[in-house]
Amino acid sequence: MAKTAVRKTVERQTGVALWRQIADRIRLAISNGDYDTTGMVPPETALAQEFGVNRHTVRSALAALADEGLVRAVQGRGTLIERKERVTYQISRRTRFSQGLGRQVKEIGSRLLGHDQVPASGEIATALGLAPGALLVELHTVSSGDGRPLSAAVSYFPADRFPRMAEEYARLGSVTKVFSAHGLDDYVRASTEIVARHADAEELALLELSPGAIVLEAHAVNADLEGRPVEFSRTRFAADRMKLRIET
Amino acid sequence: MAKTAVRKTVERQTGVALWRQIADRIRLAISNGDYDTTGMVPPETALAQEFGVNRHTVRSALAALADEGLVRAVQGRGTLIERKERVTYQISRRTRFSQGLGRQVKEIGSRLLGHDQVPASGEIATALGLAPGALLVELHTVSSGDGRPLSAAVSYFPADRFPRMAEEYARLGSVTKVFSAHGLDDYVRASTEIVARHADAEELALLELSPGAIVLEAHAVNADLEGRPVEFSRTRFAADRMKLRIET
DNA sequence: CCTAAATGTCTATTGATCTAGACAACTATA
DNA sequence: TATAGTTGTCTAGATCAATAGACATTTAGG
Repeated sequence: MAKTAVRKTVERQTGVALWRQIADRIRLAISNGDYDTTGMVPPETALAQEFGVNRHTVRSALAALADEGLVRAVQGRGTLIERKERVTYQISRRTRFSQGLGRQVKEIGSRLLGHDQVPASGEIATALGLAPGALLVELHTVSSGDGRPLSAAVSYFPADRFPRMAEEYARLGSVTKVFSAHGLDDYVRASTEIVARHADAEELALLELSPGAIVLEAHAVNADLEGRPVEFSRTRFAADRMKLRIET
Repeated sequence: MAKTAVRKTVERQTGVALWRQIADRIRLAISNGDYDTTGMVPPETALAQEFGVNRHTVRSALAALADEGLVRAVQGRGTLIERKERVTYQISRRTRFSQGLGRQVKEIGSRLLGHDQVPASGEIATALGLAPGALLVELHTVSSGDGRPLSAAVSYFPADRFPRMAEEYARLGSVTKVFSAHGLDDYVRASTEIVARHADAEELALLELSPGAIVLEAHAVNADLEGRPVEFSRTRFAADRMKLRIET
């Protein structure tokens, strides 16, 4: 395959505008490091030829990426890449949210959006091995790295075992620390299920995504060392900022 | 939240047509089992009100889903749900493609699209612990369950150890069996990395997806029991047909 | 200090998407 | 056998997405 003349295909009349398809492709190319040699996106005219579209269409795509803060156009020079990393989130028996991220981002933020007491139902009761109707503490949180939201989670904990979960989380900012405060010093990841889908309106807002974006939704069960489940969580990751790594 | 009056939001001027956003939402609702009581999608007028759009826009969305074979409209009755399952693909130390799928689909298909001999480069050489330039057998395959494509994979094997990989795979239809024929009776999954992104044109074709669809791309390394890597694979799953389950 | 190369802005036109309304055709049921 | 509820089809207009071309503005480099 020749390097210059590769025509990258975009599809018409699919309900996804060309400029958005192109924005997605460029975002992917950036995170793949395709433009690392120059640190810039190719010129608009080159991209237009590459994708077989008008230059204005490419400009719409680049404008969207600039909106995301991914690139910055400089008249006369070109379009500079501002950010390219994808944060790797490691899933293993010892999965801890903050730990794996530590080296990849300078500053980790956790925000408690709200909490509630709810009765256990269907999937969650099963996962936690509780009778339907057992009381749970429900926590809504958003986590971010260097100011960019990375994940939005809803977590459930048995209320009898962790009665002050919400208050403690608000104070300590970490589930691991709250477990510790309740006398649970160690726990392991029992299982994780992952699906990918389009973000809904709530997720677009929480994760500051542009519409059409993808979320990775992980349902995880953590258990104490005796195998008793202590947490069920439904975490939605901003897919274009994250990579999941599974150690088996 | 009242059950009838919930206004589900769709976003305008985002580069993703309303009908496609709505199709994505309905597809998700179907796979969540939201319509299981009736086995039908709500009437077009109800959906139009729910999403705050014109009925014609909803019809475009349903037409797309009918195209996928997910629903079937019957004049005078309503729009019936034809399929709703998501296949679960299990990732563990002993991940074998066919095994976990066994009970979920009646018939598993594997198709060898092509093969090649290539020198190891960058990421792949590192993953397999080989010197750059070492010869690899490259296999392109598509796997399906009950006739629907589930995944498209590109796999790499050290050519010195598995010289007849391609021919044997064509004959046996399973990597596990080819390993066995080469004297490798057991192997384990060393690591898996997962990203989610929009499918490109090639993937749309291979996996028979509608544009705008999502793929889960998994990079996996399998190793023999001595820890020597024997396979690197890049598998792209059709995200709306699959769920990944990770046992740790 | 030109000039080439790049992004920025404007106008005009075409095709796709969405809305609006009306009515036909079909199904189930009272 | 009406009737209510549903999907199917058609027309017309409004808005968004994409193309096309021209030219301005900025930057880097000879």
